[in-house]
Amino acid sequence: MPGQTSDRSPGLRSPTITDIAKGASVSKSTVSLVLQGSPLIKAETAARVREVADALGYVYNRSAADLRRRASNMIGTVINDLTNPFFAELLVGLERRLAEAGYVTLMAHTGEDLRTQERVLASMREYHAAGLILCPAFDTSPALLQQIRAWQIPVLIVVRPVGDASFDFAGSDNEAGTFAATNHLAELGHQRIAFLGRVGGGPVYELRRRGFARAMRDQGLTIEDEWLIDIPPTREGGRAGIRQALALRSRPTGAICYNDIVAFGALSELGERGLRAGRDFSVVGFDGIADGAHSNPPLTTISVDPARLGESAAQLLLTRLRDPASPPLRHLAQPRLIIRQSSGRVET
Amino acid sequence: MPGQTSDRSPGLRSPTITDIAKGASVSKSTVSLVLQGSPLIKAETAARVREVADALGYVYNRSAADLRRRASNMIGTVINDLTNPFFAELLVGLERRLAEAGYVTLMAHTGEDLRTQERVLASMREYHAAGLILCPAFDTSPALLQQIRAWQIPVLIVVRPVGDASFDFAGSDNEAGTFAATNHLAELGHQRIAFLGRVGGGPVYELRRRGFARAMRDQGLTIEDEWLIDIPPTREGGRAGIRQALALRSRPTGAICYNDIVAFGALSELGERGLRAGRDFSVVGFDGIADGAHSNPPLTTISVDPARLGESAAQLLLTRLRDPASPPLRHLAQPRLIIRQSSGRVET
DNA sequence: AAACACATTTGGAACGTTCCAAATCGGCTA
DNA sequence: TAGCCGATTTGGAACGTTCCAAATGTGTTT
Repeated sequence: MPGQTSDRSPGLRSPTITDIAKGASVSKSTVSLVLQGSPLIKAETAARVREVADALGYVYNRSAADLRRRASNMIGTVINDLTNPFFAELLVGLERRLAEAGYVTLMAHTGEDLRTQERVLASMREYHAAGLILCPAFDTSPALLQQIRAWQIPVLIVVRPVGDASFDFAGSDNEAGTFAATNHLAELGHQRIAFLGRVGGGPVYELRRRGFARAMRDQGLTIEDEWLIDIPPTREGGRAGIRQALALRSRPTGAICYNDIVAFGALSELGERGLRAGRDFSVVGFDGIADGAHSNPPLTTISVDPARLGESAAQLLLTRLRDPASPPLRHLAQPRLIIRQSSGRVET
Repeated sequence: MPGQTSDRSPGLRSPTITDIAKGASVSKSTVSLVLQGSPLIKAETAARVREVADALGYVYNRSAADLRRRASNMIGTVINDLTNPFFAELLVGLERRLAEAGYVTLMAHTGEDLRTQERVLASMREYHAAGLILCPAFDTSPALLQQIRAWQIPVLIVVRPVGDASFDFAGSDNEAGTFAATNHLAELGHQRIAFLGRVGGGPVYELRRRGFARAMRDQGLTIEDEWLIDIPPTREGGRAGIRQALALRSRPTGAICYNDIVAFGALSELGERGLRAGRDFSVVGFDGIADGAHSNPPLTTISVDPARLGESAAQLLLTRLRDPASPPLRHLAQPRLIIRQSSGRVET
């Protein structure tokens, strides 16, 4: 077989810097410096070393390096729910930025399970992760974060605030988001607007509900209790929410949804009842996931641009790694109203 | 602060097995064995060692262990497109099964970029990944796989076959899938059926198209060339596909879509034109992603149950790790037709 | 009492890096 | 010539595990 550089026979020990050192007649210290791109080594020597390394088919051994350096280039990333495209897109952004910066992503999925979350965090600690990015599972206790803090490993909380403000955090301005969404519907003439989400569903729910309430008040509209519809934040929840909304005595003409997947459920249920969102009933989502541009009908939503939020979040952690002692960092993405066809002027 | 087991002052070296050994007055070999759960050590001794370990706040150091063992518990997982929920759900299944088996997932996203793919694979090699799971980027060359094989790291190809049959592979029976989908439409009375996908879009496209063609033939139906509609396998592609389909002289009454997101695009476009999928035009997807149950209308699709496929795939790699020399493993998930509202009897 | 089997424990040499302190090498200056 | 300086290079002790070979302890059998 021609053209093969280095097919060493299978059982053989793979080459180490010591082998390179021998081959290039330098010390292993020199080789190490070359591999780290140190300017101390003469260019000529460096070139020779690199040549030998290539010829031997050398592979850098990070376990060894990490052991000695007492550090790694791995970032542990814990995601609560990858089946929600919002988090999938967020993860894409996170990973992209981390990779650019030379870090590698140790990913774990909790499926909102607290036990699993504890387990994977502990595991990432064993692997000596340089930092952690945590999209906390629902109901994560602040105590867990205190514990992680004791680990002395930088952690960034994403999306769902947990614990006090002493942790680095990246998320979006939830209240401003639903505030804008509600104003949008009000401006289209809607006066009876429902809010679909899990009542008591944590701080994110609370903020989004508050933005809704504030906008209603500002618009001089009242909120009937029954418009705060209590459903799980899922597609099924969205369907149930619409069913409930349409059955109300004081029937709303539109709904702000806790997030996009709830909104998708809502669109589905409306369709099933022969109603067209945007004409017969208005629906606004929250998140700005890609599917929203091509749902039926395309979804009016509050976009936080999840991939970009992921990148910003990763950047925040990178900054923290560079300066472990600086005061808590915080990034609140300003969400943007994207008007599509699922919202429309109310029929008069 | 009461209740804190071990808040050693920040600068201090974290404890090692040697420290535990001292504390429990045994040798570090003993400690090592205890931590590995070896049955060689007397239960009583083991308990004492574990106690001391806890008291010291000991954390297992995997870099050190991996260095010595010349192996790791990390599985490198490379995903081409996480923004497609199919792959996100697949990843969930993969990670779940790997975690159960005590492995940790080193995740990288390529966004279908070949350069990125090469880079992340090389990086995973440096990290001494015990195995690799690859959802290859579009147009991945078999040469890359040969190269990985030379690395002596077990690799499992997922979803898109690349290279010869000598690699472990997990995917689904694409031809059987579209065969069933097409029969379904035919049984509903459809005679003119379009196929929406990227012509020349690799082996998966080829197989799905073939299943479609075979079913049409079996049903005694002919396929007009113009029904093979060439679009990118995206939501936008699905919209474009429907636009093209509806403009044809010999206008189809239904379409088999390359995958679910194409189908979603199709639903969106139909809606925008005031057509109701399932009544005015039938749409069938492929993949069985969760959204399909709550799209508007809910999507008839060929489900491969992506999360389960992920679990099976991970299991395949685990089997391979246990027996590196066994002949190539292969898993073809049998897809299942799920009939929902997006397909219906053709209007006569 | 010696010899043996078995259960338990241990010393210490790896694993492949990094990085400090020190050595070496060429000029150059005094 | 001796001394010095900056640029390069090097020896070797870590880093925290694992695991082999050997040692020790405890009965049991001869």
